[in-house]
Amino acid sequence: MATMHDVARLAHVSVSTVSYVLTGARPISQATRNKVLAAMAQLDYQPNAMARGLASRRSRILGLLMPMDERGLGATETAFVTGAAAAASVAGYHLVLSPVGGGNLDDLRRLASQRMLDGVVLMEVQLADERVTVLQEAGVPLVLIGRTADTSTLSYVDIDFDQTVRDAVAHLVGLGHRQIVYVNHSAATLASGYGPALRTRDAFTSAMTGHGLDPVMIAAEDSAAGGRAALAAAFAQAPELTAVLAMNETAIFGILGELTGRGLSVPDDVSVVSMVTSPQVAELATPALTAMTSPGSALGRIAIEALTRHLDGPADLRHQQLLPCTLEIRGSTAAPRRPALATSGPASNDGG
Amino acid sequence: MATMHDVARLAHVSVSTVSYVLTGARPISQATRNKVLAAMAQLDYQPNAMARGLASRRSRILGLLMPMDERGLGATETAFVTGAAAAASVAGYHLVLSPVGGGNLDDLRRLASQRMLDGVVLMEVQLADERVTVLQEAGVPLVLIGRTADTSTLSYVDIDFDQTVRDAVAHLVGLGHRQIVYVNHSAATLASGYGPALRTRDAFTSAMTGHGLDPVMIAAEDSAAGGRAALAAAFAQAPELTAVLAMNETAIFGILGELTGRGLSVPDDVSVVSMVTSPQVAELATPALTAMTSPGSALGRIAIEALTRHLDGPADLRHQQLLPCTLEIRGSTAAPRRPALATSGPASNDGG
DNA sequence: AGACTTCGTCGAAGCGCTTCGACGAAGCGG
DNA sequence: CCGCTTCGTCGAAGCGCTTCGACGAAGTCT
Repeated sequence: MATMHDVARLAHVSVSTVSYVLTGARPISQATRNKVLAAMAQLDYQPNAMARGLASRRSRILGLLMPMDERGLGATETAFVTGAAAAASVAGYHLVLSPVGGGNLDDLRRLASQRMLDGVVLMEVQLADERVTVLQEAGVPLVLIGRTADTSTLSYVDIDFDQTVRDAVAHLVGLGHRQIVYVNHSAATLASGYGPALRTRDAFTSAMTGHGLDPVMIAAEDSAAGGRAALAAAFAQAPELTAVLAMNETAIFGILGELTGRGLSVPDDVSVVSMVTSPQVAELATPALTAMTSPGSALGRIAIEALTRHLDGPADLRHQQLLPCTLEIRGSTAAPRRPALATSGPASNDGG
Repeated sequence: MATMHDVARLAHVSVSTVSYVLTGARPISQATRNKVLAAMAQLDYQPNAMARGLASRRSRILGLLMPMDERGLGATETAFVTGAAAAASVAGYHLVLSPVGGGNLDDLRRLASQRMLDGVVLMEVQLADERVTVLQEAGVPLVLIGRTADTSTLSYVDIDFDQTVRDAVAHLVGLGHRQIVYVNHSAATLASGYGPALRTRDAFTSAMTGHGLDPVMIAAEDSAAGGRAALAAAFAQAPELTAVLAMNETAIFGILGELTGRGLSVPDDVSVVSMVTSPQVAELATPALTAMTSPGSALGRIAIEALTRHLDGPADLRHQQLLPCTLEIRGSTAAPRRPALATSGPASNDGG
């Protein structure tokens, strides 16, 4: 491994001159610069990241703290990551993901205090999130994906759930649906303070009320079985439902299965809209799901841009931004067979 | 931020003594150790990772190079990551994931040459993989997940595709199936030298031949539509098929949809086995899929253990190991309705 | 009891870089 | 044409740690 010293010797300049060529911190004549560059090329020189970091007190590494659970990562998350990585690269930073699990706050504290990361993007933020406290105490610049309950002091980027739900409901209402059931995440998730679940719940209530309709929400476990149970519960509470809005990528397959099991066809008998869903998952279903596609890549890019602006710029303003999901109409929504009419029982159709 | 120097002063010892307490590189008396530990606690001291790394020439950071494409990560991959992270933590290393995309070999070279990573686990290895060359040239200790064509010099951990396919075929044959079709990844993927696709193809041929059966393989695009097309092709090539073996998590939902569309029920008319599939995905389908579950977590753990052993130990032997997937029987396989009998046309059943 | 080894600690020399102050050489306004 | 700023470069002082050699004090062996 060639060092800067080797380059300097070969180019007949001082070490500091080589450094200035690399960082551009001071002007260097074109002639000298060329000599240095030639020497670097000849020696196949690569600066040592840790030496740079130690001397400059900045690692130029950004961390993306991403809890990895057994559910895997959807296309939304990977789009987020690639968007973030691209933005980091543009700003001259490396992006690394750290699979910090739920429990180990100490690990997190250590990671944050070791000054290895110039800044951090925290994913899957809960309304009350201890990790935020830990990171703030460690003094690490921070951008949240999602929001804590108190949004006053922190930078965040989040999905505009209010707008997203409103758009989804508007689509369904526009098709003529009146009885729309919202299948949310589980009651436990709701109770744990998971922002998206809470915010969509409130947004759904307000959107439906705004249309003069009755908001029925069902909490579903994140599993196919949970989806089936949720659909049963939905029919129990709203026998005349013609549309299901769901934000639960796992349960939705159970919902679909149960619908088929009851002899109901999608979208003729029941329309289904899946929220915060990637095109890839939407296409897995038959028919492909009309969905609110999350702005994964943009979310990642904007989060990193906010972070690097904070790190490089002088003004360290907080950045707070909401991005709505976009409606993508596929095969799972249509006008209801019986628009706004009262019918008899839940499941007794001529099938499809 | 307190430094080691501050700790030394407060504890009335030299800086090197503090270092020895931290690293255990030399014996320190219990009394002195306690003084130092107390000082550290009082100052809330955290060692600076980059300074340690520079002085010791080891970052104690391991990189997991994981291509992130638009398909997202399945539960298999996340299990792999958590298994790897846990093993790294046990060995005293941090694990970070780097979302190195496909194209940027230069990025990879830079990352590897900057000495920021003590070692690297490379995922999604192709039979001919330039990234392996780049990493080897950079002199970074390396463990592959998957194998290159020439396995002689490198360490790797991989799924035992041969065994896995053999077990899957044995399960089906044991149930009485004779006409089994294997739905693989796409022809393009095959052509690109994707190891799992190639190895399962060969393993399927040999397993079927071993049972005296005719191996029919179909290449399917990684999409629901691809799955539907593949099933159509399968029926064209083997009208009497009673079982489908698939290694394509995306296409399998299309296969299932198409089966239903043809009025064929799973598992009564056709049995389906999904290979290298996580329980979570298997449960998404109705009925839940009998699957060969990949040993994700074990794969991750073993890869990291091999890497850290290489880094810490004196002998740097290469480690090569194969792990089979385990059969998990769920609802998508059963004895064929018409065991080994010739029937008329493809799709004309009394439904399910 | 003398010759060795081991224990516990210290001081100093780096690791490979950035950055500060300094300084000669230009460039420039008056 | 003199003082002043800017340009281009150098040398040196760290950044916060690890690690090596040294050395007195104890213990071990014969």
